[in-house]
Amino acid sequence: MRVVEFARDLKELLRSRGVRPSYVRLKVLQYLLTEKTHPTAEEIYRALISEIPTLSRASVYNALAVLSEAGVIQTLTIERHEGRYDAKTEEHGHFQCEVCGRVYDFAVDFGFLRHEALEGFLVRKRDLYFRGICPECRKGGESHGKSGQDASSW
Amino acid sequence: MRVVEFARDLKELLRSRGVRPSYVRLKVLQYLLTEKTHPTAEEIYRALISEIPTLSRASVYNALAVLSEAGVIQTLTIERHEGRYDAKTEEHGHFQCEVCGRVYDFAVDFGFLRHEALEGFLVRKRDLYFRGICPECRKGGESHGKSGQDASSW
DNA sequence: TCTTGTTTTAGAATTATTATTGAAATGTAC
DNA sequence: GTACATTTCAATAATAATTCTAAAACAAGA
Repeated sequence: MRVVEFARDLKELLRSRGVRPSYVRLKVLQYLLTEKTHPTAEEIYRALISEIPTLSRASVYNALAVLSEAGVIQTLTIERHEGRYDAKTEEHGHFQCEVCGRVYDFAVDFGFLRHEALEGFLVRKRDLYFRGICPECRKGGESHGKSGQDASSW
Repeated sequence: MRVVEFARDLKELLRSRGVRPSYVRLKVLQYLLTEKTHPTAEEIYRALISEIPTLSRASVYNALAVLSEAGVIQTLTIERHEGRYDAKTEEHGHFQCEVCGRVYDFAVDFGFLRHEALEGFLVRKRDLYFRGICPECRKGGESHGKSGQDASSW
């Protein structure tokens, strides 16, 4: 029953944002909400194709574009060659591990950030992308330990 | 004469970083240093093809990859579908105008940024990307004035 | 139900980027 | 200086993500 209610809530969420809650859109959004891994369009497609055998890649891209435009999800440009998507809309930072490629969220307080240089600019979106090595990969292969500082030292 | 000296300095710069100063690499670096607009690979190619008629896109990509790996330039992932390049290596923020596409630099003090959540992570690179509308485009077409806040209010 | 507009599909097309490969340049040993 | 080995270059070909197109399926309102 809880799944059904969850789905109904998502429908309402979409409707409230002026987005028609089509099947594909709901499924894509649901996947993004349950998987916290910031999947790529391809990953979403692969995950949903078993459940929606007629699904096409273009539908996934369409759904992502519509959801993103409506502000229901956000598009990460943390990687140059592929987009990643995030259902969390509050402001937070993203860290991508250069070894395993995983993208982690982290809380960040933009309040202290100074950028007086931007007077006159209308700022709509602020993205903070960090890159480096995640704790797991640091443990696994210390051979990767080139130069660099620990985050905690900053 | 000053141009010649400039070129000689760039040669030295590259050599000091262990990069052989080939003609294409020098020209690409020089272009990035004089044009502050964070051009794409395509823009660099178009700009240099008149001067180097034999130039190929791949050469530009190769040069950019080598320069980037050597830390002489940095690669921006501010756009999903194409990379942009920056000869400035000090830490600073980037603002992309959603109307004209231009990318502006802005000074930023990361010192105040809080991100305790990243303990255990090895942070190698920090990118701050803002998006919105630049002063010029705000003047030009006020029709684009949807919702959003002024940067100075943050 | 019929109409009208929207969404999905499948595959072709496009675009940025990377891999490959032969040629040229450079380095090294004699 | 010459012969050989190695590195680097740059052009073509290939790849992979994304978008486009046209047709079919669907949904909502009259």
